[in-house]
Amino acid sequence: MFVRVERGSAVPVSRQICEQIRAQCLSGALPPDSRLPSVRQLAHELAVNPNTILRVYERLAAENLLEMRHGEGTFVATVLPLDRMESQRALYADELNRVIRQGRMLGLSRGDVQKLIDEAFESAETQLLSSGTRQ
Amino acid sequence: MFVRVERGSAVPVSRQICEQIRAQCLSGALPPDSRLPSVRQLAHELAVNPNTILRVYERLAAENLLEMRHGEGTFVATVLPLDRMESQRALYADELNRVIRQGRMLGLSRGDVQKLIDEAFESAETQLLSSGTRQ
Amino acid sequence: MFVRVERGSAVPVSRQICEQIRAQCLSGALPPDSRLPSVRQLAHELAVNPNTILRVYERLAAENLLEMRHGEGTFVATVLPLDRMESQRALYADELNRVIRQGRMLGLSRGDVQKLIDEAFESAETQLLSSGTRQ
Amino acid sequence: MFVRVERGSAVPVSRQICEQIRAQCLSGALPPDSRLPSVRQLAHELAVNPNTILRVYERLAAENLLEMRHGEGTFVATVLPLDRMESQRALYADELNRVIRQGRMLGLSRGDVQKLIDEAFESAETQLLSSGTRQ
DNA sequence: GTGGTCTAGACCACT
DNA sequence: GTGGTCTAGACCACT
Repeated sequence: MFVRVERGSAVPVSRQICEQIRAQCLSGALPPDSRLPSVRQLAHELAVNPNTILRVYERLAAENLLEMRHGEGTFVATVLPLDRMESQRALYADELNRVIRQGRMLGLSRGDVQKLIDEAFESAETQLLSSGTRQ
Repeated sequence: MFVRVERGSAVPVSRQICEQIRAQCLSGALPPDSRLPSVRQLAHELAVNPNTILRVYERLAAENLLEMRHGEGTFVATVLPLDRMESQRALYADELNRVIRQGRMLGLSRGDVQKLIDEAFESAETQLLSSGTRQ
Repeated sequence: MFVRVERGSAVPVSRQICEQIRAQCLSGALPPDSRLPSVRQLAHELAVNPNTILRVYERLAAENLLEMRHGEGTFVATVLPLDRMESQRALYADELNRVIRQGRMLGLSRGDVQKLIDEAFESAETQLLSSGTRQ
Repeated sequence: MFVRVERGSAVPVSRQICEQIRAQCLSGALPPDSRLPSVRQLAHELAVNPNTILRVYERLAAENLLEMRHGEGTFVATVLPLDRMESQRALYADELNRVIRQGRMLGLSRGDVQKLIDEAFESAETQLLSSGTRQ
């Protein structure tokens, strides 16, 4: 599993983690019934409090994306609500709009922003590939 | 001035507003010494609580980007900390990275994401232009 | 609202509180859109940690029984999942079975248990009535 | 010995088992010095982890209700703390109160609840009888 | 080892 | 005032 927290971000870390895991469940990057890192392990990896991870897992379990099995671990649900994908992507478009506008407001030209985007694509490929290998 | 709040976003409303005004001060979109809408007026426009706007103005005043003149209104500072621009853009690159990664995690191809970005650019042009007119 | 926690019970306090509020939402004892005590107030009343109440409210919000409005308070949802009532009552029958068996295992005759039940009915009437008045 | 675990219950499995064995020791349903099933056997019967049973036996041994004789098995203590019965019954009354209240909160009339109780009594008789035969 | 409950307390965000 | 995030840490329950 690949999760990365941006410390300075306005988005609370728990929401960052939540959204990343949710995206990976819905997109199939995390296959159904696969096991997630334990609460403590992920907390340690990301250097956050175990309670924070626990609440993320609980929230996603309440959404029927994860299943917490006492004493066993936490797993991607076997039956995923497929229609959730839609709304996720709609929200994502909003997010993109906000960020693009933000760039223009910072006085960056369309070309400047696009250049940063291209760099972001490259670094994303690298990270996601390496995590895919790691998993 | 152009400010837009995304209601569903993980980024708190006050930070959305704060970042947008900050960006416009630093980029010069809002020229030094220009007057901002009153707390009440902006609160009304954006349908948020006046206290929220007040805190935003106070925060930006503490950053020396705004000046609150009692009985007169709130103005863009005449002397702007120019080096702030740098760090803002660096943070912006992080934000872009996060969002691009998020897209890939949602299972969108690079092409899919780029298409959404192009749409976002178009809608940003429109909005910013019209607000330019309004201002 | 009437909530009572049994300290010695094997059932964790958060679950006791959760179940009582859930029952009152589903049964209509708490009418839709009515306001619940604030997290802190209920925590204080029941002498538990605010975090405990917060998690109860969050859990019930995830079940679409409650609605938490930031800065405003917590309210009974206006659209309640009516079919939930069924499963609640089924679970309740299981609970009764368990408790009745427990009584017999303690060596109490059917008459003994029934006597305790009658007393429990009386005390329940009194409590629920008085809470009704209080509300 | 008759033990039954209710899987969905808010009461933890280990406490369910513990309370049932305790009740039967105190009530005499399990006579002093009688032998309990082995840890593994009971674990298998109830489909729980052997460690769970072990902890239950250890806890009850610490209460002087059971005696674990290494290499021999686990037995009901020969000298039972008779006064324990009292407190057990007092706790039982609390439990009944909680459950009765819960029923009323679910919107069930006293008659409804009493009907469920009568059914529970009947099913308890059947189960306890058959287990008596089995023992 | 795994998750689950609970406390105490700091600090943030929204009305 | 309201809810929301996060930490640190204790102790319990299940495999």
